[in-house]
Amino acid sequence: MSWFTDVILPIPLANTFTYEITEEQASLLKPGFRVAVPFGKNKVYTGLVYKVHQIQPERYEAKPVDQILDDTPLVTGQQLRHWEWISEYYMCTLGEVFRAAIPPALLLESETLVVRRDDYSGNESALKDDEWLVYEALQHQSVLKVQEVSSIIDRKHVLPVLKRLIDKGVIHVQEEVYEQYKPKLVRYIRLKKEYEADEVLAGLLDELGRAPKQKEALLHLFQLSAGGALVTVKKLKEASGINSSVIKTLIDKEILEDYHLKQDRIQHEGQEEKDSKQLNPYQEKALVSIREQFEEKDVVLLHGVTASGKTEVYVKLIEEALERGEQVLYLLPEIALTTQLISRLKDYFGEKVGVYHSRYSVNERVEIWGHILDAGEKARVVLGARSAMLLPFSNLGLVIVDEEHEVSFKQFDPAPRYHARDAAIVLGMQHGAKVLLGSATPSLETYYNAGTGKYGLAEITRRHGDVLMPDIELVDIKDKYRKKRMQGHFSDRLLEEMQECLEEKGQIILFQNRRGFAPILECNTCGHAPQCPNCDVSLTYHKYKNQLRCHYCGYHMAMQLSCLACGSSETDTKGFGTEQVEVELKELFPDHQIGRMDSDTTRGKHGHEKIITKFEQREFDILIGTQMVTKGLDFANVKLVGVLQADSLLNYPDFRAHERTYQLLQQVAGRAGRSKERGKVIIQTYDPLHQILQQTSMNQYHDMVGDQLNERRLFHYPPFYRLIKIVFRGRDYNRVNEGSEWYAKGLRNSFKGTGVEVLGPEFPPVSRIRNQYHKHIIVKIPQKAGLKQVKARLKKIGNSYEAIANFRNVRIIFNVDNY
DNA sequence: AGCACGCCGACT
DNA sequence: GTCGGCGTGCTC
Repeated sequence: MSWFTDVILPIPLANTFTYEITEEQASLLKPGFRVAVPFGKNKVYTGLVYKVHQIQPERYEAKPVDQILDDTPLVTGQQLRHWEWISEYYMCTLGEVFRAAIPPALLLESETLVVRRDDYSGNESALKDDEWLVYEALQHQSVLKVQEVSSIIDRKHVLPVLKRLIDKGVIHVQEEVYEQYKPKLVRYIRLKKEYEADEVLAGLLDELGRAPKQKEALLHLFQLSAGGALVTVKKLKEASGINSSVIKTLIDKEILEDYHLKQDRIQHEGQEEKDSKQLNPYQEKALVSIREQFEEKDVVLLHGVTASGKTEVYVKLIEEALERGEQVLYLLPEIALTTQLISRLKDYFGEKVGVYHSRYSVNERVEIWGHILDAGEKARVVLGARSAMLLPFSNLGLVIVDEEHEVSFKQFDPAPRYHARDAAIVLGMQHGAKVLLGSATPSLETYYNAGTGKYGLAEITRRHGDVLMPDIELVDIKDKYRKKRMQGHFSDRLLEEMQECLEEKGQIILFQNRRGFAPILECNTCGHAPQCPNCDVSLTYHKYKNQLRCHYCGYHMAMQLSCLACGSSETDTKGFGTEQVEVELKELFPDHQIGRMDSDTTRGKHGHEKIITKFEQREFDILIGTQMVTKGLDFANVKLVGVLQADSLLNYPDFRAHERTYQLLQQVAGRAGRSKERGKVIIQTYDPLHQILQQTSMNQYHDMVGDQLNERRLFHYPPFYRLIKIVFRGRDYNRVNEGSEWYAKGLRNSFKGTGVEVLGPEFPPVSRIRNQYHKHIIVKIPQKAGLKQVKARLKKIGNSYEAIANFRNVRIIFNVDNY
């Protein structure tokens, strides 16, 4: 009987693929091993063993596995179960989950190498020009990459040439797979064994009397290695001031020897672990309540107002989990994952803390993966953005999802389109772990679940140190404009408060949810506004680069001084972004330092942190920014927060615009007055009587939730209905239309009488992005309809859809819980 | 997703 | 005539 293995490949194909293995391999391989397998004509992929079995495939000949890449499983059985849930729930393939979960350095891909054959004895004149070029190049270099060949003969399609060369016996090709992860090695130095005995050593030192430098080096080495400490070459050099050649001589004389040890790239800066802080009575009460509710419930929501000290409560719970020997997962939205928080947790838990997010290098991520898989002391507590919940936990006891309401927990573009909070809850269930969701402004879904008793609920209603909630004032800018009390985009009220705050040496945060200078550049004569050629949006004017840029595809062109349509030189901007606010600020407050934080100024690995640090060190008095300023910034000295225009948030075409506006405004407001003094918040708006703004200003979270839930119930939105968005995407406008119409029709027929509603197809606000047209269908699913059956039907109709040749170039994408 | 195969327009 | 354009189909 032969053996086979089913392998998951990191590509969006629904099936696993079956390969033949030897009996020996079969005894070694278990689910979770990586294997290198040939796929297609000449490609090698990293696959993941899913099953080992003896069922011979009938319809095809299974290829053999090229290579086994691990000697223990890289992925646990628990993980595979979780992946299965993700792929089923979010309607994607296991391969897509695999690709998202594994650090890229562990996903090797093959590269075709062109190798010279030394036994070629044919006639050089039998080669054509391009063939000869390759032959010639191989005389200097025995191996070429396909890409190199391409540039040598200066054409795209290299394979025909290579094929001829193979036929003629000049070359052969070879698929090379290489490990990308290289452990970081550090060079250490020690005395050779022979010299360890005291007498021998004394003799040696005598002998070296004539080489004082060498003697000195040895003496320093003894000092450093006292008590059995290992000594790196670097340390020795620093301590003794001796250069490499002296050390090399000692090694050559075989007195010293060097050796290498693997070292973690992520080092914890020494320091002892601190005790966690004493909790205040409110925190204590919440902690007790959470503990109690965990007795009965797996998920508890901690609703604590901004700056109420939720983190301290988390720390206590983490401590308890660690004492039980469990692993802890602490999820945060990417932008809230600041150095401030990381170092705070490292103070408590030392090197038990591992951090995992996309800004870390691939090698660093591999190391964290390894630590968690080992389930040792290191990385017991994993602090990370959404992808951290895909790590190989084996003994998870506690999951914390902080800022639970954050939309960035939902992955949007490449599949798997999972919601990290929801997937983490499932992960917790699978591990029998407890899940704590934390937020100052919980999402309606979560709050609803807490209300119905599905989740537990604990609350902290006081800010830490009994600081008052900030005083929020709404300013009617429609009125201010009419009365000519605006300077640029600043009302007199905001300016007064800013002046006062600056005089008291306080810092200010300003929020405008749009980057660039102005989103629209419009001609005063003909009304023409420059559009992106690839997307259905107007170009945003960026002053500092003097460019017009598209925020969807990155297209940019030089700023136009005259209208592209009519040539008129009178153009005007509409709307405003952070850049314009910055310019105005510099005029209004020439004596103060102003910082800007948006995705234009935070490029690069530490761009974000640099700005935060500067603000923290008071290099800026005023910080203007987009959403970024709303999260994770914790500065005692901020006394005033200004929102330049709240209306753009409210008018966003999404059923959650109101909820999100409330959350966002509360979050920014929470930046103000984190120390003893009460903070002040000014919100400028055209519509100060708007319900949501009123509720924001009066801190009426419960009222907001009540109102919004009523609307959701009335209009069939979550948490009462589930949503699945189906996106049709393609280059051909007509086919996108036809395809989506066809599909919608199929759906409506299929769901007749089930209560499932099919909306659309409709064009989204931006209907063309990167020259691809988009159309959406929203499926609203009532509780009684059964999500699984609905998905099965969506897939079934999807399959028929894909069988229609006409719709081939219109991709169909499912997005489950697209909010 | 890649990538080869295959059939049509523009040029060394 | 060839090169490269993209539509089509398959990958264990």
